[in-house]
Amino acid sequence: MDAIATAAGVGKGTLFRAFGSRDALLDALSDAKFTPVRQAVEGRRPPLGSEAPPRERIIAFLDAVLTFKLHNRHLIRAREVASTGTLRTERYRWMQDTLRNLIADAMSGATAGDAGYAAHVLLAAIHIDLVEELLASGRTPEQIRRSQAALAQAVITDVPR
Amino acid sequence: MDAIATAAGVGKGTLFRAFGSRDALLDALSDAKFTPVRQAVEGRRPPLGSEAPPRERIIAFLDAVLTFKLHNRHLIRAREVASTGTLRTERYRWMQDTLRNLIADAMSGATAGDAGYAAHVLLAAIHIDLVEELLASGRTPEQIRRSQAALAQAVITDVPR
DNA sequence: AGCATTTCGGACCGAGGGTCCGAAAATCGG
DNA sequence: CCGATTTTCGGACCCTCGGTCCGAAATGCT
Repeated sequence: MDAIATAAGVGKGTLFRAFGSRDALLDALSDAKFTPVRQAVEGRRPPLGSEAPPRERIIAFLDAVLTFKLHNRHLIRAREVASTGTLRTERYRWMQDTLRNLIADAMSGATAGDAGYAAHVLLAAIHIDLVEELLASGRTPEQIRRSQAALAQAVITDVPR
Repeated sequence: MDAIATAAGVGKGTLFRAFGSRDALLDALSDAKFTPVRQAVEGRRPPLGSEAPPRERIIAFLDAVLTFKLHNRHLIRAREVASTGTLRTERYRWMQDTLRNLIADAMSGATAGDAGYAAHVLLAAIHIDLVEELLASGRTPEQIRRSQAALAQAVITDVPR
């Protein structure tokens, strides 16, 4: 934080007044980069928008989030070493909500299992730690994206109870 | 660490000489509680041992790990706020290896996808953060165990590529 | 200009993990 | 049994880092 303040040509107090805490600063940076995804989901344009069929939206959504993480992994990694757990973030809540709704939509109500659980699991599968581990083990970003898509297919085909 | 040393009636230096670091101490404690699982897997007695069919071993293994985490969540949570990522732990390696082999065994070689990936995903699904979130959202430990088992079934039925 | 109010910034603080060196204890030699 | 030497112990100390605080500078108001 000292270094950031100095680099910004500003005092540390100003930095903390503006962002509140280290975690909040990181979240702000991260959220700024994430807005395109949010907007795409809130719009209507396929494959992320509301005019695409739910199944495709799920796959597209997870792929978008994964791609976002691949492109910003240092930032996300830094945020992860945090006091407040990542799952209590506004962004995580939003992602989990979005995904849960999409999954619920994709299933006919009767056969639907616990869509909320499925959403959590699919997000866990693109946890930054895991993504970095997969990269470290030699998998390419494209391989990871394919595996993730296949997993999503499998999970939404048979949503766990 | 100060408090632990004091409580143990010993100096902080002694504590660090014995364990090396905070993380190592937590790992040692954690590993001690984990040994029963390790031994059960390395033995022959079903449902965890080598005499049970692979599919059942997978389910039993994940359930054992999940149960372990449910019983030791404070310890594991403490370890998680760590410098060294959890996925680089000896224990994680062992779990992932074990699971990968079991999954590979359970599939006929031809239809097998990326067993290593599937193993990672199934372990991610019982990440302590997620488990605690599920508890916080009102799910009971038993519900979580059932969901997890159902997920494992779904994933090993159709291992992602 | 003179005063009030807001904003700024860097010195300072407290927590916590990790180190270090003098002291105590165990081991050895005669 | 008593020094001498080596090993082990313990807590004072150090350093980093997130976060706070207050005097000073800037801004606004009359």
